[in-house]
Amino acid sequence: MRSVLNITKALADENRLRVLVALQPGELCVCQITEFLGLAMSTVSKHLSILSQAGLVEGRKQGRWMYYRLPEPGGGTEASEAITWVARSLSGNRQILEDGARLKALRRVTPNDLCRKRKTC
Amino acid sequence: MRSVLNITKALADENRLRVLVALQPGELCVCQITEFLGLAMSTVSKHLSILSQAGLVEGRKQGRWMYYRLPEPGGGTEASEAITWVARSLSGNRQILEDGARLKALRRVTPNDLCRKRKTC
DNA sequence: TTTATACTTCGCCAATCAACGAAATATAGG
DNA sequence: CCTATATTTCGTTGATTGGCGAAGTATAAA
Repeated sequence: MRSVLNITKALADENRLRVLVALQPGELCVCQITEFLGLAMSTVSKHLSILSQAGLVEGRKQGRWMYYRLPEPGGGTEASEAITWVARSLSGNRQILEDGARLKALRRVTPNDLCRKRKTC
Repeated sequence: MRSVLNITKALADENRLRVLVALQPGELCVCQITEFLGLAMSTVSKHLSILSQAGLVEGRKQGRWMYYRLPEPGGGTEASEAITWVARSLSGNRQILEDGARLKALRRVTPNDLCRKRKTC
């Protein structure tokens, strides 16, 4: 029950839903996610921690940067099935479509360049 | 986004998850659910309202009693798919198994008898 | 080795939410 | 019609949660 409740609670926030959908095309680093959501980095870190505890994202460190990605799809776990449900349920949503457009631009900038230009990091 | 968030927020409470699984075998009336959860009836009513707003349950009035049930399965809606996920994810859970045993006894008592014996109603 | 950097954790605050009892409501039963 | 009843709504309270800036941490870079 604990793990299912961790998942459902993790999904009960709009920003965290947006992150999950944003990670569909591939991993992002914390500074990109921070830029994407427009929140304080400490807040983003907390959100990612909640998602990670629920098994909805996985993190890896590369150099100075921390990347997060979705778990292996088709894993048959509750978490991966929940993510599939989220992605399908929000596929036509307007906010998510706008997010997608902005993300394309964001993915073209390296974390290094992003951090140089911004006080994000 | 609003409707998906309504669903995920509705699922982010243990008692509401238990109600959804309890309704799998068939509808229950408010007083049965109240007895089942062991909460105040006003609290149960509020929980059911949240579930109803999210499209996760449907209500019907019969005489003095208000019954709630799950929406038609296989409807392909986000709500019905979410319920499927919940039921599958919690199918082996201990609390839910214990719930199931208690529910069998509870379903054998009519709402009328339940209300007579108890201050539930 | 020291300094810089990306990220995490902590502490605080305001908003939201689950629980309860009381009041209100709709309607069944006498 | 009046009374009883099952349920819903309201108001209050304590707990939880999302947001922020500051402090702490791990480690890359100089």
